[in-house]
Amino acid sequence: MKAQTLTNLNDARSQATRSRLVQATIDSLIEHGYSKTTGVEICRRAGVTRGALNHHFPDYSALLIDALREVYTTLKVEPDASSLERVVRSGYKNVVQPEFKVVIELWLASQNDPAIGDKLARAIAESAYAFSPKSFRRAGIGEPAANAIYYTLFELLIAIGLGRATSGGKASAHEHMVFETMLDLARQQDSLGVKNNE
Amino acid sequence: MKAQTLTNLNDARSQATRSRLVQATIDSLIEHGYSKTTGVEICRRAGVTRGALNHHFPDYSALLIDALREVYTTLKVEPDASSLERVVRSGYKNVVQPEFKVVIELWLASQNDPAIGDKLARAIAESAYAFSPKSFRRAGIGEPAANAIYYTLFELLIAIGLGRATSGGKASAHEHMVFETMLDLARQQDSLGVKNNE
DNA sequence: TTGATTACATACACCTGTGTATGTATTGTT
DNA sequence: AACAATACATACACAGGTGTATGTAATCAA
Repeated sequence: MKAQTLTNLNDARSQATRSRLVQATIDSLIEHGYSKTTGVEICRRAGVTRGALNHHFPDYSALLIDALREVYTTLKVEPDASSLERVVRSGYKNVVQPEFKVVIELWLASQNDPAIGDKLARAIAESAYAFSPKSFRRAGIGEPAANAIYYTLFELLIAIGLGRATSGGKASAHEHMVFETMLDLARQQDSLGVKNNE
Repeated sequence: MKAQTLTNLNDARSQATRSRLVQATIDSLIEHGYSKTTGVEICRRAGVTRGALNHHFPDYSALLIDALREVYTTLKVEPDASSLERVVRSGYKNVVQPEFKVVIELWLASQNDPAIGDKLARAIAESAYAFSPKSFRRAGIGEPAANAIYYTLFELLIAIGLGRATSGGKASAHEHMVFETMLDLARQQDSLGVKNNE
């Protein structure tokens, strides 16, 4: 049984520090990438000492997992997935955020760094489920032909995100053309889905 | 005036060492990523000392540029770009090579590491010209509508390459579906192009 | 109020990578 | 043959990051 204090000051302070460490990790990954996101750098940004980092995250991979989860929470898919076009528009808004770079950096880091690989890979796999076509039944996704279009659009979103991440967050010269093409494909599939339901 | 020796032994040896350093860099980037691709690691793989590395590449960024150029040479676009479908098939063969991971790692590194950023960015921009739609006039690429499809397919190739790089070089469960969709789109555009030429 | 726990900060030893200076053997020049 | 240049290897000093042990102030339970 846990006694409840009125203020619970320590707990609030602890959560705040923890949160700042996670946010500092995200910011560092966005600005400097994985290789320069060190414990020292994270603590400098968070305004705490390495003792605090070690207290909250004795395992370095746990911090990265928390950072990834936090980013996945920020980049949430539109709950209204009533059409593929909506899904595309919502996904686009997500991948053009600077935070999406964290996802890419950690995808690669998980592959490159065996120390964090396994644990991080599991977190990635879990979160990826949110993007499974099963989440988009309402948009007509489910049967093979629609799945193919869905995954294709999904890959395009990732490519746009990578393009942003490798260009300082700025859109490439042709990003807009690609996005319009994606919308065309989505609307095409949407109208097919409607037809099938008639 | 430069005297020509019969054997030119030193020159051959020098080229061989230089080549091994570049190849070691590529291999390390594929296996361990940018953050763990250190001078020490590269020399260990190449079987030389850091003295040799420093002799050939006093500037670290020069080595990375050479590695990137070497990879771009390996991943050469099909010279026969008579149809978009051919371009897609050729591009696919390239991005599923392990070497494509080097491209991605260096794209990100160029963004993250100011020490090498500018110089590497220029090399990236130069090489990217080979993938410009201007290179594919024969496939009907040039006017706006075709360009949009072209860039979209191009982005999809990159996304597939990223998928491979973040999965240990193995294809994802849906990669094939995406590739088939790409072929469909390419053939569709190809037939339009033929129509326009009739 | 006293002891225990939490939430950090501080400090030290260690390791790895880097810059740079210098040594040296082979090759090329005259 | 003597000198110079190339192509490395060796060695040292230094910087930055990490693991870990210990110190300490605030909070909490009794």
